[in-house]
Amino acid sequence: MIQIFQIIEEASRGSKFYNHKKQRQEKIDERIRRMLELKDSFTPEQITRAEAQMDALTAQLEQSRDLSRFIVHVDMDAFYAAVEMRDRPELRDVPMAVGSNSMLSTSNYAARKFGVRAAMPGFIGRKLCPQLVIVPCDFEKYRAASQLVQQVMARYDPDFSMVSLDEGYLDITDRVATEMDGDTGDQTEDEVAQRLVGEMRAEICRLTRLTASAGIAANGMLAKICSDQNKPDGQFFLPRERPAVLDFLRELPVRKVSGIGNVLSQQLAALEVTRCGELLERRGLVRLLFSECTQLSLMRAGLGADPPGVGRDEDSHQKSVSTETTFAATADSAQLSELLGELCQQLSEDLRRKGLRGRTVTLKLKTSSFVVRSRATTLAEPTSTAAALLAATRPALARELSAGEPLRLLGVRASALVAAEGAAGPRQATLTEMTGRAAAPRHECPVCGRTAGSLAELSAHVERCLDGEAGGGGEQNGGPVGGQKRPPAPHSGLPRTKHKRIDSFFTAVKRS
DNA sequence: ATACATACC
DNA sequence: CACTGGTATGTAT
Repeated sequence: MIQIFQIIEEASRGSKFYNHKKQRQEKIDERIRRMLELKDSFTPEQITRAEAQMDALTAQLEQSRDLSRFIVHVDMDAFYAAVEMRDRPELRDVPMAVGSNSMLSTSNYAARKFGVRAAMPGFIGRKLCPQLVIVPCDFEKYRAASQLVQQVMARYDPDFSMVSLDEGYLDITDRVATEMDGDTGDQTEDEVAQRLVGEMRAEICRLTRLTASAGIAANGMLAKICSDQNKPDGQFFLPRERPAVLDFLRELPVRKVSGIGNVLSQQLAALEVTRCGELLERRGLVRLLFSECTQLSLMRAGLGADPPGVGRDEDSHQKSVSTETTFAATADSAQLSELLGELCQQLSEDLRRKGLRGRTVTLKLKTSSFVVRSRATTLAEPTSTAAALLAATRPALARELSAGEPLRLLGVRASALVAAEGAAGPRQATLTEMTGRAAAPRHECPVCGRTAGSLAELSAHVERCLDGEAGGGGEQNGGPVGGQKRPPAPHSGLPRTKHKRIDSFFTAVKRS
């Protein structure tokens, strides 16, 4: 076990990735040191008072604790790897992972014995396990398998919600009640719920030849933790009673709670909080050291008191759309600029396909030393055109490039989204709607609102507009904008080499 | 509002 | 040699 850590350490030591990770960790350590200093300055009275204040919060959470629902979290076991093993018997008994040399999405259980994990680069996986077989992602297959899983889930709760291809939540309370109305012998509600989930998993297995694990509890937060308890091919039921919930959580590592990640769990560990029960014991410190938002989620984690919804929020809408790509680091501005054009084109297509426009456009970049930066621009009007996206990001790229450091990633994001004209989805009444007048098909500058005669003219104008060159010039408000045309971006010659393009997700595994 | 950080899969 | 991509949200300014 200690070997695994050593091999990983050796494989990455001295690399830019490793150095960056180390620097980030030093920042975290520093933040923790400051936190502990602050902690040492608290008087016992301060802490007692903070505890009392926290008791008010926990009382409120207890008040609203809802134990009336049966929430189920279904999680497919080593999903992508399982699909590949199902379809290729020769992979069944060998350590294998799905992904690429630069990144693994998931590994099978044979590979996990060697320490090969999701989110690990393939080349390190091979160091840990030289026999490791790495299979490229085949999302069509995973989507098809996921569809079958969803067919089954829909029969138990038509309002189920998926988190990703391999994981989703159901509320089977109504289904259990219906079942209880029939002849269930002397089965209790709890037993019926567990039987139904067992049947659901069996159906999933019959239909897909893939195994699923499941958790059954009063809310999603708990159900998710439970689905991990008897993995793979198992399920775990947590009785919907306050004492059972508190007992279950008391010794549970905080890291198991969704939302408590690497950094927060380090901070908590520094306060000698590693189990959920300790979150309650040290509630005074939680109160004094964390933001209100974090206090709330930590008390929820300690009590297991989370709202029971399964995320089927009617008025929740997508907040952002983005696309990004990693490549062999370069500082060549012509190449990067062309790549940016392609990304804007891609994002434009994605936005149109989803019937959305964004008012805020953000350029994301990562330097060769893994430092991530972002530069945002908010436009006067939301857009989905590649030209406007490019105009909003290109100047920022130019500015960042002047620093001289090569880049290894570029990305473009649209946020502050609004539904495009005539599309369903999140809406924001437009001026033309409010005045009841139909919009003429015009080429309007998203920055200043002026009209261009053609798309090409618009593209050129918008860029200058954003650069601030068009403002004081001869253009008149409302009039057509002129300007030189920018040649369309041909395919960029940037090597996308070592990092092909894996639309990866992490599957199944989380912490070891 | 912007930038950066954290978290999830 | 080599460490992803997409979305949401929290924290800080």
